[in-house]
Amino acid sequence: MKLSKALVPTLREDPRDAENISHRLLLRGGYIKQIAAGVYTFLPLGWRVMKKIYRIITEEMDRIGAQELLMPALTPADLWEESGRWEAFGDDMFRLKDRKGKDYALAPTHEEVIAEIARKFIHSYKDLPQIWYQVQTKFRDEPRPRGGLLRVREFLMKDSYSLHADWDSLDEAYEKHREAYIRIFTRAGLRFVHVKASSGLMGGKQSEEFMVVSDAGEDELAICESCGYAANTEVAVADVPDYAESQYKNFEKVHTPGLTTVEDVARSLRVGPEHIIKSILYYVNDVPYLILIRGDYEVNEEKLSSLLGGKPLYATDEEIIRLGSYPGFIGPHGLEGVKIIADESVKYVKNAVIGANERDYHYVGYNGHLELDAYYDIRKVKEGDVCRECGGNIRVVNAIEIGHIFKLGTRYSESMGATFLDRDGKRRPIIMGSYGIGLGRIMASAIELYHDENGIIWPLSIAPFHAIIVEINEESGVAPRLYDELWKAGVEVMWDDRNERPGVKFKDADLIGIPFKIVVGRKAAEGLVEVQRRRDGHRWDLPVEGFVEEFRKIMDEEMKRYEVS
RNA sequence: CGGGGCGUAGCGCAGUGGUAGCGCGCCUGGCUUGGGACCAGGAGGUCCCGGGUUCAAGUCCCGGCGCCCCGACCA
Repeated sequence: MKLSKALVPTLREDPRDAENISHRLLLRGGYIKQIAAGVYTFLPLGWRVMKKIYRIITEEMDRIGAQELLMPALTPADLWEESGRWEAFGDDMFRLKDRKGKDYALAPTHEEVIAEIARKFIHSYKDLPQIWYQVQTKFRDEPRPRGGLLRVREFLMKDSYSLHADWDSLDEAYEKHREAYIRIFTRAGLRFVHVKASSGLMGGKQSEEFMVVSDAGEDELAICESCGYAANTEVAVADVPDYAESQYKNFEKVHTPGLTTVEDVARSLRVGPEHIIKSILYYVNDVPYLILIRGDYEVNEEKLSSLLGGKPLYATDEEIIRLGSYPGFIGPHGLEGVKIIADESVKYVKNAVIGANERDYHYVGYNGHLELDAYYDIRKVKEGDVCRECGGNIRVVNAIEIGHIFKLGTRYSESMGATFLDRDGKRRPIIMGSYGIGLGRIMASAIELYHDENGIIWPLSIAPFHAIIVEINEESGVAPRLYDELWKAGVEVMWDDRNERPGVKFKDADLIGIPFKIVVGRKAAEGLVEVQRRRDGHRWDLPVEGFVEEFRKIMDEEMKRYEVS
């Protein structure tokens, strides 16, 4: 690629709408062009990176015996109605009608299509197991796209699906995927962790996420500093580190006019949030539950949902009043007609402050919660909690989800009738797993991880080009010669043949983040060119004679950083 | 969906009711060539859209659209 003729629209200034690093550098480097909110064109450099990522993924998926296929984005509503997700996806699904008025969706994921294929072609346990995968465009009408490629509405995803006759076989495919994902992200040069996760809307038994720790991430991870325990805070568990006892030794009612938040009450009564028991009214399956949790913790609705077997709905002010309490002043003492569910954290508070179920009043010195029969883990882990595995300190960090693996089970095969005949001639639902990787997120994560004030620093394995010839000395005629020879030797090289001053060329080369600069400069007349490594600025002076061989050695050595055995 | 911000040249931005501007980029010529040079000349505008007020609207008012950020939400 000769830069003088290439579509590489680098920008000198930061684009206004780009807040985070990857978004800014992708735009400035001429990698992407926004078309609408959460919808992007991959310009030539951007598409080269995506293809590098694609290739790594297909190589590793093929290695575990997965078969690549390609399913449509355009899918009929009937399929989604069969699984119940035509309703369940709600506004997240892009919907459209054909000329006859028939409903279609642009697929946000492909379990239904897979089940449709499976029920047509899988008949016997002899046909199982199967792993099918594709790299294909997904559509999700996200309520809020953000951060450039981090959350978009149209995106390339590798999704794979495994089909099994028994659970052991599913376990095997799940393990294979975990191994493949570790290899993929390692080869892409990412620093990542894999953590226990929640399966959310997908349903299912077990799931793990692959995460890149980054301030730009939207997910939260609880990580133990000592033993490496790591989990999404949606499912993370940890112990409460401290015991709290307030100065109010006697149980009495106090006037707290207008103080409806933990912070206000704490300040006014001169206690810490840990001395307050928050009471939150939820309805689950139309049954009211009063949730008790220590004031310095938050309720984890995912945990609550699995404990109570339904989606918890926050009570309205009217519902609270109907129970004889008052919003902002609800509490466990004297409240009738609700089931009390206490988080473990309330065990660690004595002489607590609680709502008095009466406008503008709280109780202090409450200890009734210590006599409950049971306590549950329904809180969100927070920084400073105690690791259950090893007693170490828990940290909470942001992270970008780049991959997710699920043991789905039979949810889709049952609802859609994807069955097989087992050895005994009995008809049984196919057991499924599903596994995803977001290619654009790998690209963005790499930039979030690897950049400096001058621009991107691509891992060699996913860089759009291996090297760029920075041609400063044109008379020597060295650049065109090296350009040809390098391509013949399998080096993907750009050639900055523009009539620009050296500073411009260096700045652009750094901005777009090419791993090696090959500088044809003042020493070219003496038969020397300089190689600069972007990652650390290391330099080599190499003779033009035999340059290609020497450079290949340097490059091959660099590529070893991204190999897995 | 709630809150906030922004829409003016390719990009970044200024603009006080009265002739539409600056920097960068772009084009031409000169000069320069190891980290975003310099000089001279030039091109480039639906001031997001619609309506209103006014002698006069980029500017004031009303309505809409788009984009970004925070939150809610989210395989």
